[in-house]
Parts: sequence; structure tokens; C-alpha cells
Amino acid sequence: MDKEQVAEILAEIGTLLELKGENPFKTRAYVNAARTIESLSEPLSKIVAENRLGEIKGVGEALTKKITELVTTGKLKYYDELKASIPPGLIEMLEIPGLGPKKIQALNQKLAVDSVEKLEAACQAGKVAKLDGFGEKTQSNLLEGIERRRTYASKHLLSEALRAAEPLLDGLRGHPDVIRCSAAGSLRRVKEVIGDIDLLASSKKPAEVIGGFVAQPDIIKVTARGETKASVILDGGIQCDLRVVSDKEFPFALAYFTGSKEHNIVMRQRAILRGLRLNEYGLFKSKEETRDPKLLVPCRDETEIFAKLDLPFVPPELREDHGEFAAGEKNDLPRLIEWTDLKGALHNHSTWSDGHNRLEEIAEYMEELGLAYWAITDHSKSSFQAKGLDAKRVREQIKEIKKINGRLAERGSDFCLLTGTEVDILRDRLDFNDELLAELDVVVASLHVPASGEAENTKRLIRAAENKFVHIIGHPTGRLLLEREPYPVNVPAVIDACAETGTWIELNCNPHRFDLDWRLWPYAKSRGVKCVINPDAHRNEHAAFLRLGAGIARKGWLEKTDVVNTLALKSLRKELRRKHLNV
DNA sequence: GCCGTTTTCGGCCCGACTGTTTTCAGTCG
Repeated sequence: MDKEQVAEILAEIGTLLELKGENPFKTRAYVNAARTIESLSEPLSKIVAENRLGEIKGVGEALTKKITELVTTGKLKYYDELKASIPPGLIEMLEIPGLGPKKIQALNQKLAVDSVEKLEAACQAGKVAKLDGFGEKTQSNLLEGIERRRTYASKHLLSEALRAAEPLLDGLRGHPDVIRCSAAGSLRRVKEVIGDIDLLASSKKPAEVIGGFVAQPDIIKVTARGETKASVILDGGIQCDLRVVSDKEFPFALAYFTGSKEHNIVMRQRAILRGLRLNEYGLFKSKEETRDPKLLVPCRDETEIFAKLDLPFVPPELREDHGEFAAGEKNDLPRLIEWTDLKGALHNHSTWSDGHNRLEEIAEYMEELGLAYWAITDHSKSSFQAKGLDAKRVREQIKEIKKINGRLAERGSDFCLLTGTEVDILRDRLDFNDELLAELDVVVASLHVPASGEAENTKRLIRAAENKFVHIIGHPTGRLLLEREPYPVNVPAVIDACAETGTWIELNCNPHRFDLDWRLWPYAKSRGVKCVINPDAHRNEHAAFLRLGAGIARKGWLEKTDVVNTLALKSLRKELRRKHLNV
């Protein structure tokens, strides 16, 4: 059993224990261990074989035994028994807002409710309101939560959340009583999938700000409204929370609400170690709970808070407790890529296959954006559903692109289109022969029809990387966020093959994909594998994905020098030719 | 369940809001 599977089971044990009403710290121990195991950089089987589990922070005697059992036998008796003792419907009930372990236990014991369906029936029959600790309001809120869950997804793509948040932020910026405001939470950390939108504002008149906020259009329900905090449901089902603090508190609140939760826990611990106390209102010279301004360590911005805890500024994208503290202490945090570093893109489509814009339109639009190059990599012939090109059409397209580039050069433009293909990785070969691939500027190889087995998919991707005319492995796992799981593939093995062959890996920045996942880029980087941030554009407006892609690349700790399409055209051409000489 | 420059036991990050309470538990982030 590999580390992802082990981590999944440990996390599930955490959830099950929570439902059983176990000590929350015990619950957390499992969840923490799951996170740690998941982000290990060496194979779990090796650590187990060498008896080194105990050296991992957060893994003690009991977890060592359980993890060893999982890794060596693929099973865990404790987990099987725990799982059998809890109705599976209870886990699902946790997803309903307002329901936690205690309430679920009460419902289960007193009303024999063990599924969302039975809960709904019990609410409709008015039984829930009669329970101790419940009431009419709770009952109707539960019904509403069940209904909303049916209607809307609880997770949203980053792009959708940004689109929903922008007008709200504009509203705050335009409010006369708002001094500073910002997005916080997972949106500010640039997670690929967002649960809810967190906004923060500073003001001398918080009530006015809250009042203005809940009165905005596109809000379909106000679920909570206090003096400093409001929660609303937006049209489309996204929840949005606003907190309003004083301007002095703003940096502390921003750090706090940006999270992640795991990052914050370490920050608080660092404060405690220094005899300080950190919360959303400030950093205090105190070991006790306090908000005494006399004890406040003033900080004008987040940088100063980090400095007081002996750290350089940690960019929001890195605040996942994925190594930012260790790196920060060594002053070794990366200088992250900026989206404005990007000079073009190397995986895009046109009307020649399934894109929406003609070559001329694309050239004009991308030149206007100030980009230096844009590769046209239409589908190859096996992708017939996407009107894939055969060899003859590819050669016609090369001629057409050269004509367009000729016209661009004539009028003194520095912009140019690059020729290319997104060649299908087939069962036993690529969709085009080497002779044709050699004629193209850019070759992206993508797996569109995966096999069911991990070994087979891994083999196909590695074989593609070993082809000296393939520059880039496109969307390496094929995932569609919130829609389709990645196909089974041993990504580290593919990364290793790319390292050996000098093949680049795509960060496909279509917001449905963000593939390769940001969590895997630190490993790729450690192997010296370069990233290409590609929008996989099917229409001109998709060029905007580049900005999101740079955000995800930042989340993967990537710097400008790690990303190929930050290169100027001349250097890029040199790098593209290098692969031909490599293998 | 983990952990130790106050500790091998007794802590473990901390505050707002809601609803059901008449002083607080549960949930959430």
C-alpha cells in the first residue's frame, strides 16, 4: 500500500473517531499523521522496511504499528472494526452545515437517524425539533442545508470563486467606511478548488460595512450576521464570509484568515515558544488570553508579523505547512514566478482542430496582449472527435503559419506563432512518426485514452518522454477537477523519466485541470524537470488562464527559472532544439 | 494519539456566532 492510500485511511480514521466523539486531539493526531505521510518525499515502504517511522514527527508508537500493518499487509484490523461500527451514512451527514459529531450522535441515538435521507424525513415529521439541544430553527436550517446540498456543489473551481469574489471585493473597496480589504482563505492561497470565499475588511464602523455587504445583489441568503462577521450564500451556491476588524488588527486578521489552518497552528506555536500569543487580533506579549493594547506587538503588515516570529515573509500560496517553515528558517524560500514573467504558451488549439479561433485571429490577439510567441498544437488524427489533423493537414498548417509569421515580420512585429502538435499517445506508439514530429517547433504528447492499469499508463508516458522529438508531456494525469479523477499513473516515475530525457512537464492551466497538481512540482523541481505553463487554449480568452496557472505554479514553489515559457523566443528555440540532440 | 529547555502527565490554537439556553454547548473556520 502506498503513501496516498495510507494517508487516506488515516484521515478516514480521524473522521470516524470524530463521529464516535473521541478526544479531538486524538482525532487530530490521525489527521496530522495523514498529512505528514502524504507529503513524504521518499517511498513509505522504504521507511517501513528500515524501521524509521518513529522518526517522523507526529508518528508515535501506536501509529507506527498501524502504518506498518497497512504497508506490509494492505489491511488494518483496527480500521476495519472501526468502520464496521459506524453507519456509513453518518459520514455523509457531517457535510451538512450545522451538524457536527455531537449532534449526529444525538440524532443517531435518539431517533435512529443514520443517513441524510432519514434525517430529512425526521425533520419533515417535526421529530428533530423536539430533541434536547435542537429546536425549530435548527430543524428548518437542517432541511435547508439538505436542500442546498442537493442543488449546489459544495466545492467550486478557483476560476468560479474568483469571478464571484471580484464584484464583492469591488463593493468593499467602494464602501466609504472601508480602510483596507482583501480576499483571504483558500482563494488568497490560490487553491485549485475553493470551499467558500473569505473576505476581510478593516473599518472604524464595522456595522456599516456589514450592512452594506449583506445588501449587495447576488446574495440569496444571509446565514449569519453579527457585529464583525457575516456569512452569505451567493447566487450559484458559493458561501462567502466577511470579517471586519479595526485597521490596527488588519494584518493579524489577514494572516489568520488566510490560513491554512495547519499553517496557523505552527504560527501560534512559534509565538508560544517566544512567550507571545497570536490570534486574529494581534501578537501579544502575554502567555494568557488577552487583547490588551498595552501588550500588543504592533505590526503594520504581515511581513512584520513573520519577522517577529523569526521568519521572512511567506507568500500566501505557500502557507500550507508543506515545508515553508523549514525553508523560511534557512532563509531559503523561493523567489516565486510572477504571471508577468510569462512570454507565451506552448499548447493551444485553433479552428484547424477543435479550437474556436482562426490562426490570424489568434496571432492578432496574442500580439495585442504583448506576448512574444504562441504555439499552435492542434490534435493529431486519432483524436477524431476533436477533428484531429493527419500528416498532410499538419504540413499544410505549417505552411499557413509560416505565411502568417512572414506577414508579422514584414510589418516589424516581434510576435510569432510556433508550429506544433498535441500528438496522441497511443497504446504502442505516438500518433505521428518521428519524421513529421521533427518538422515541428513544439511537440506536446498527451494521453487521451488511458488504460485501466497504472503500470500501463506509466509505461506509455515514459515511452513518450523518451522520444527525442517530444518536448512536453501534456496534462500528465488527465484529471478534471470536481468531475473526473486522474487516471492511474505513477507520476514520480514519469517525472524521473522526464528528468533523464530532458522532457518538460506541462502545468495545464485550464481551471478544470491544473494538471500536473501543485503538490508534485517540488519533486519535479528537485529532479531538475522544467515546467511549461500552458492554457491549452481553445479560444482566445483562454489566454487569461496563464495568470491562474502562474498562481498554481507559485503554489508548487516554482521560480521563473523553473518555467520554460518565461524564456525569450530566441532562448526558447534553443531549448526546443536541445531535446532533439539529447537522447 | 503525540510530546517534553516548565512536563513521562497533562497539556494539545483560538475566537465568533447560533440556537437553545437562563450561562453555554456545538459548530465553524
